[in-house]
Amino acid sequence: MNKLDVKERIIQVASDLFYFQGYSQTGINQIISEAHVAKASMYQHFKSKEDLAVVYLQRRHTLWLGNLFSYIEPKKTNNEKLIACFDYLIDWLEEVNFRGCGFQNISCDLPQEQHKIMDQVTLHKNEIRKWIHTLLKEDRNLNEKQAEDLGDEIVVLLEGAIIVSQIQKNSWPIKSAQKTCIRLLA
Amino acid sequence: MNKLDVKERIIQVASDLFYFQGYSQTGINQIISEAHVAKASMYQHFKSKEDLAVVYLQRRHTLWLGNLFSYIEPKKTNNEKLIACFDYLIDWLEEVNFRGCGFQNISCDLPQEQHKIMDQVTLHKNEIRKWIHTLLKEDRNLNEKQAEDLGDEIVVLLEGAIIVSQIQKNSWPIKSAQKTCIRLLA
Amino acid sequence: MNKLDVKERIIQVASDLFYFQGYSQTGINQIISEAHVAKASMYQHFKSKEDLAVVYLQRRHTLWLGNLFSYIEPKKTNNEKLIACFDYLIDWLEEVNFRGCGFQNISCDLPQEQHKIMDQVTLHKNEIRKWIHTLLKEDRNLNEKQAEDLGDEIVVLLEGAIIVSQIQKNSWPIKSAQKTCIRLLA
Amino acid sequence: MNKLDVKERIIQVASDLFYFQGYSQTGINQIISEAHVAKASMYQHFKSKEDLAVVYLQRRHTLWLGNLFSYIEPKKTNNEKLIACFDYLIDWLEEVNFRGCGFQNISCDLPQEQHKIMDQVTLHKNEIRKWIHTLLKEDRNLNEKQAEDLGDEIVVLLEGAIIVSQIQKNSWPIKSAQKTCIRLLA
DNA sequence: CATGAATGAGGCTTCATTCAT
DNA sequence: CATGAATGAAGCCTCATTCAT
Repeated sequence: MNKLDVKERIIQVASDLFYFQGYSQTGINQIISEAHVAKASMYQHFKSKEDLAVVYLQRRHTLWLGNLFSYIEPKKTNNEKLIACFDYLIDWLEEVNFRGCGFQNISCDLPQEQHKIMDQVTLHKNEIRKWIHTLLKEDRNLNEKQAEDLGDEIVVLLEGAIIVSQIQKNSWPIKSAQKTCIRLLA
Repeated sequence: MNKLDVKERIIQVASDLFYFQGYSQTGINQIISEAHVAKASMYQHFKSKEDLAVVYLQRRHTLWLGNLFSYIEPKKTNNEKLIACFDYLIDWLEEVNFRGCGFQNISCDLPQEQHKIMDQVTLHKNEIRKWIHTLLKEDRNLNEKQAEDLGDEIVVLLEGAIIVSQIQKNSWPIKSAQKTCIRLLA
Repeated sequence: MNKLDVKERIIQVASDLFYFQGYSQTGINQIISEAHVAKASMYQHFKSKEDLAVVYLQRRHTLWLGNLFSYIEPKKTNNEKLIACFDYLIDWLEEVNFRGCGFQNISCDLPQEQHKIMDQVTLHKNEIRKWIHTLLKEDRNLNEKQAEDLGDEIVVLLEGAIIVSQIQKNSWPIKSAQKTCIRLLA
Repeated sequence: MNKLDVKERIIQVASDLFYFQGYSQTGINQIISEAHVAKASMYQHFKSKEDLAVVYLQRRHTLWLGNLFSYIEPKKTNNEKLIACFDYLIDWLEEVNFRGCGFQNISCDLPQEQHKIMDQVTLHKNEIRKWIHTLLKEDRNLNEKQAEDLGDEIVVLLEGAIIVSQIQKNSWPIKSAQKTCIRLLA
């Protein structure tokens, strides 16, 4: 049996299930059973399933951005970094069989108004947006407003690439978006 | 009480709930109660909840495309039509309080492998994609391959606009996508 | 499509299902669907599922006894006829894959106190019993009481043979019972 | 209210209903209502209705054989023991108003291929058969084959006695079978 | 801190029957 | 005489959560 402590086991099992199987589709029972944990032990650590989802999303946020940053770190210019983001998407989504974005997915068919969860989604998406703005603002040829506008266009491209590739179960949408991105940055 | 016949009442109530409340979040009991219909009456007309969802999506497909086509019909050129699609998105999504695309949403957190539902989603998305390709192929300056590639870029823009506006609960992503689209068509 | 009239089609389909699939396990819907008949057409001819079962049992009674009598008819003496009954059981039960006696089966797990059905079962079993008594009474060496007592012993053997062969899905119990019978008649 | 723990209460209520009312005729709702237990409590202890039936049959097997063995224990010879079995049947079946054998009954009209249940029935019947064989093998005058053959004849008598008495709601079939048995053992 | 029994509400589906056409 | 829509009751099962130990 895994020797990680209880809380950690719960988080890891739940994260996997929430992402690959869906939040609504994953029951508490499956989580505790696969984590080899007693039910009340789970409720000791997490007030509710919703709270567990929040932790899942916080972790995912950190890991996912970390992976992205590592991936694009070798690139010299900010433009190259942005364009490489799409290569990262391909790498990632092929590996997870085009399961799509955990944040998009959990927000799509959410039990009514689960604010805590929605807040994490917004946080994640806004941080990415802000980071893209930042990258562009470092470009000497753009003023602040121009940088933000261009960044928003790229944000839409990224999200569109993810959702379309998920539905099509194919990476062409990502390559398509990348092509657009390149033109925008030209 | 609404005097539509039972089957129609079921479809309309279910469609509303599936779209605004979510597929997983909507139970048979709520549907029959709001439609003022007996449970077995529902199962007379629909073999399962999944089958009801299929009918919902088929209806939605027809209505949604119909609305879109009506909206852009006055536009003279194909380029203008494509650009007007984004105006349509704004109109539509503001009216439904940025609830997003029924097809995207239902595909995001679906009980495992509900093929019949996923098939409807793919059908819908592919039809839109094909239509965009068609519009562009009528342009004398593009060969077939160029038209399809450009079309795919616009597809990603449209879907990205929808999902980002849903998460942001705001129409800026649509305007952003439209700006990108205009540049692509220039 | 079968050109038998509606009522006949219903009876034949229901009989097959009631026997091989079980009374409780067979729903009205399956019957009408396999008989290609409308639901209310069925209720035109039969007041209830229970009534349909009664007709099924009446038919079965006639057919089954008819088959038995044909089978043993060539035998010369009454003793030989009785002993041949067990050969008939083997023939019959092997053909129906040891599904057992339709009357025993329907009476075993019957919706509470369905008198009309139970009456048919009793009728069937009593007729067989009376017939066996009659055969034995024609024997010059037995008085009436002796004949009836011996007959009852054979009745038990017959029923035991059927139920045990059904549970064991094998014909050894019938051969066993026959051996006992032969000894009783010696 | 009964102070037995929940699981025990469920088993006892279910056993009573399964036996006297029939397996198919007994719903989960009736069981939990009469056991004063929540539905999910039942499913905590038993994976399904079928599993509950298996436990019911296992209990019944132990209790029933125990009762039989106690009943015949005073008898000196094995032959006397076997003959006393029929007295036991009378005692038992009169007390339960000729409800018959729980194993026979549940196997008669079973939802298609419920293997786990059928397995318990076979187990029970085979154990009785083996025990009868054993008793007879201790008889110095029979070789192994003869003992088994004779035992099988008695098995059929026992089962026949039960099913006929159930249908006739009378104990004459048991007395009849006993008479036959005595002759076989003579 | 960990356990698993117990819960009420609700999940989807099927039952035998009746009714309007 | 035939149809299929409509029904209320009941079917088996699972949910997220709490509580006594």
